[in-house]
Amino acid sequence: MTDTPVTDENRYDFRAIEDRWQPVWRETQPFRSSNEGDDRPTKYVLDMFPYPSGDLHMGHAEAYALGDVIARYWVQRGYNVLHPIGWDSFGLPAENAAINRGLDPRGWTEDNIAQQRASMERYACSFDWDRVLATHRPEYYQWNQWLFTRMHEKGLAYRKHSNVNWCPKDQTVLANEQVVAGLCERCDTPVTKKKLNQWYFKITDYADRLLDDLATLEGKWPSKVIAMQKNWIGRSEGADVQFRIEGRDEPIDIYTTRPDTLYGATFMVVAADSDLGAELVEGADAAVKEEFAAYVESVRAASDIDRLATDRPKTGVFLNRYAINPVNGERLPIWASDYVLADYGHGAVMAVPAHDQRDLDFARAMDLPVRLVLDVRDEDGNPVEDPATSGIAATGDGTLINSGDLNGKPKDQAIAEISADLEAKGLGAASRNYRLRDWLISRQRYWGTPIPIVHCDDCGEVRVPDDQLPIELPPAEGLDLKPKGTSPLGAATDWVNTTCPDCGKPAKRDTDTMDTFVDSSWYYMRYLSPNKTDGPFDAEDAKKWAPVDQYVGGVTHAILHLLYSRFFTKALNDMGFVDFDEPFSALLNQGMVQMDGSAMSKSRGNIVRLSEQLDEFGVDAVRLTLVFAGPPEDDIDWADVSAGATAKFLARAWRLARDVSSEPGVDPTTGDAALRAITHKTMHEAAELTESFRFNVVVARTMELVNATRKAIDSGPGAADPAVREAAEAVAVLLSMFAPYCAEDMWSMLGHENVARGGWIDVDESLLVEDTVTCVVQVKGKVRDRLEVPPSISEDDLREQALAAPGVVRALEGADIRTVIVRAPKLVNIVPA
RNA sequence: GCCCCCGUAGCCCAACUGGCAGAGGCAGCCGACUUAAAAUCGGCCCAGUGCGGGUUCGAACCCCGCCGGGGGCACCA
Repeated sequence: MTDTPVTDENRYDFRAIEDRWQPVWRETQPFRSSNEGDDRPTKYVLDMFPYPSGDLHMGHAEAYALGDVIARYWVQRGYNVLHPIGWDSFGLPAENAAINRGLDPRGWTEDNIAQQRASMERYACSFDWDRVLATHRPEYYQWNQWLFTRMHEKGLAYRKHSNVNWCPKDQTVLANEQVVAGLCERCDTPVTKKKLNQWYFKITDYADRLLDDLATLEGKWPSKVIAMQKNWIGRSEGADVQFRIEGRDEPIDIYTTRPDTLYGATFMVVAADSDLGAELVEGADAAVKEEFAAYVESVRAASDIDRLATDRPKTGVFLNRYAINPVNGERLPIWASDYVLADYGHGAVMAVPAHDQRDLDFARAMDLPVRLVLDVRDEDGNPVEDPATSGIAATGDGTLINSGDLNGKPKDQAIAEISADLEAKGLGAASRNYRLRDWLISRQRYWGTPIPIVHCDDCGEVRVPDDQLPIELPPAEGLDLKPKGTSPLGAATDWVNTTCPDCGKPAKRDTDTMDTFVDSSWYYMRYLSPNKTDGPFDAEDAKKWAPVDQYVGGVTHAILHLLYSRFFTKALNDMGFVDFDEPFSALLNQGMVQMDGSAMSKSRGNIVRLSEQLDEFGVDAVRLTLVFAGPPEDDIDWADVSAGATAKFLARAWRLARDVSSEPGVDPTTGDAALRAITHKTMHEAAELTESFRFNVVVARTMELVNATRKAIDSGPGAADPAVREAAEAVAVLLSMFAPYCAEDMWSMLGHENVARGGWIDVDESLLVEDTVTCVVQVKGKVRDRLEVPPSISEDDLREQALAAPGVVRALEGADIRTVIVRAPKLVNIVPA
């Protein structure tokens, strides 16, 4: 105990190292990006900004470790890298904390931000701290309001009365995207419908571009995310067809993807909760009206969960009205049902029970006729059983029957002909529909960006002029923030009552606030000009940095945030504010951090606390463990990896720098050639691997280099060899991407300053060329011999040597040779006759 | 129901995208150093790539069919 006291100089002590470098970095700010007087090429690396909820957790740790590898790599490669951070700080948790604990949401939010920032600094995130933003601050949300008014001018922001998703617990509306399996995304309460006047962004105007431009992201975004966005937009190609309605002047349109089945329509169905349904029932007798009213009531009361049950029996009401089939003049009874959606297509369908499962289910429930108009065959070529008896709709391909002039024609041809025919007669037209709906952005909550609109009795909806922005949130003090279905801002009388910007008469402010996804849809642009006071961002800055070269974040935002950002960017492009129309050129999704096979959660009791891991193993070991665990997009099970083992590796690497005994600046070319070859090969490979996100492999290569260097010191050329210094410096440079504290300490021991800007070790190409390579010689695909050959060997020479190789001769046993496949210099395969 | 991704040593993962299945690590075992332990250093063990076919001189990789796991959409006409 008393002998050989260990000192900081010869033992790797991560706590001492963290304490040593944190204040230095705070001073030197090695990752401040420069806007002027810097001719390095630029890279914009962006991490999804966090919500300021308490402290950082393991998920943050992984995301920021990965973003850091990329940002630090490009700095090492000599780029001027912009790697900013901020806070997505509006939203319900702050407001709920305010309600439940009586805290001011501003104070709660700012405290959390301060805590997270301190943790990020300890975690050695390579952020540019001069560009921090937080969306709840007026300097930021002023520009939300400014952008909203631009959207409003272009007709992209509008208000409409409609059935919206309503969370009874949060007492607020939800966007479609925030309803997950019929439950509120945030609190898992079953979502109901409510008819309200709400603000929307017209994202559907961009549906085609949002879908088609995904092609430009192919290979640069995860294919999974691209697929999810395609699914979500849900474009469908079909036709609108006009049906006359008896007793109604105007015909109505229906949307169908199967105009070929027009002759098979036996009834029509309108959405029960649609305006059309209400109108059609007007002329009916009292009994029908009453039945309809009761039905609509029951539909409204049903939650989305009930509606989503796929095996739910079909229900509906006959409206006692008839439509006329345009192709054959048949009278089709009109029904109202909830299986037809009011807000898709035209809220009405022609029902072809023989060829559509939903229509068939309805027809069987209501005893309506079923008419086959397509001869559909099964695998054996036999006609399928009549859907009326089998209960299974014939949805396959076939040739037309019972369809007048179209009889005998194949499905695709029939679709084309009937579409052209309807179009010629003015009864129809090709049409597209989308699953995507307009984005509902208004919220009846306090903690968000006030909508910059004034409602005036005379002038109507009036935009607040730019010079009156921001419309700041009134103080929360004295307001009842409890959710009650209308915005708490309504109670801030002094705030609400204002004058009309147009006519000067008394008027009222809009009391809704914006969905926080508005805040995050353009924040990546604000980082470029965080202090600009006369616009959201500067055109010159945008030209210099945007769009984002590399975005890093969780797949949880695959649809919502990324779709909205893409929409905003395209709108900004159309308005001439930016010259690109995709915000994120490349995207990396990190996986989740789990524990014992499942996501960490309070209820499972399997939460791994980041702060405890950092205390026990150190920042570097935790970061390195997360990066080394596997490919970035894979989930990590913390139980499968060992931060302790990683810490040991770091100690091993650190000792290399400690042991180097040559002077800084010594000429490496005089050093051990074998070690140099390993060093340069490692640097060469590490660059390629890093750029293709295979960070775990980079770590493995670094481990190999460390092992080789150790061996060189202990049982090779020794600690004074210049190649050993070169190798140790390479290790420090590589580790600066993953384990910045350890790397900086090594760098310092090696007599240098600021490893983050230490630069990549220039790869000497001549060291990558090996003197000889091992050529595998196969006979019929089995390895029979190996040859040491020069890499430049010719095919003929190699063939000759291979055929003479003892193992080959033995295997051939004098047999004739059919072919010899030569892949110089690595492989020869001899195929006997 | 439709669409997408993934199955390689006991475990986490590599394999230049068709060319020797193993780079790195965990765990395990053995040894060196030590009075002993820790730390450190060295060594060893371990799969024929989920299963069945096919293409090919050659398949973990390409194709077809299963099995298992994960994910997205889903009454969208």
